[in-house]
Amino acid sequence: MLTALDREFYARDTIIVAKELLGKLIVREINNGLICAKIVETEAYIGDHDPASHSFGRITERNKIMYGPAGYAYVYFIYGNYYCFNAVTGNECEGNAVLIRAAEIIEGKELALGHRKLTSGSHEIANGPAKLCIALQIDKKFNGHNLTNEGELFVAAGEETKKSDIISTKRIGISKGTDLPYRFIVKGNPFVTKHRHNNFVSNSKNK
DNA sequence: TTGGTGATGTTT
DNA sequence: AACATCACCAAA
Repeated sequence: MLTALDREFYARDTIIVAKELLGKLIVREINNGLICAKIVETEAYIGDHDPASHSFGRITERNKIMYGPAGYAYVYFIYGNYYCFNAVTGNECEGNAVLIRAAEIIEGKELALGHRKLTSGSHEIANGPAKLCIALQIDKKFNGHNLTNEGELFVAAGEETKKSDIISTKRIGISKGTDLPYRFIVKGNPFVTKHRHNNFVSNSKNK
């Protein structure tokens, strides 16, 4: 039985949490089925001074979850069609979160393929934040969901990702805050979002 | 294999 | 009016 990560894991520096989420397992229980996915790509959104963050500016109906305690899901609707899944991190009232951008399906691949309306494939099931939400059936009903209980949706420890295997790049799909290297991927992993930034390799100089 | 574009509706 | 995206199609 998999155990959910506790709130202390999330209630730390957002950059550290974003890196350490690589390799962790998203566990999604749907009726009788189970999907388990290894996180391979994340992005950090840092409080109300990060111009790309939804928490930039003041507290609104949409972003208020980000200002709550760490360890809860922040799920938002985007581009009229899609959802994106974040974990709230850091200290309460700061407005930090980590966007989960891509994952490798470890278990329940057939189920995930069905959700994505695909008949085959593996790399492209969840190599993007909205694709991941479709594959795992995460929608706005999970906004504010507690990720530290073993329920329908939680995150559990997986394999450790070696610090030397973590690469940081610029974030994708935003027009502000593009200079910040707050996107983290597992080096050489084929399940990450297809993007030119994958080539601008810079080591993330971990302590 | 790459790049450009339209669909879609919530939020500000 | 902008938007933390994706699927599709055309060109090469």
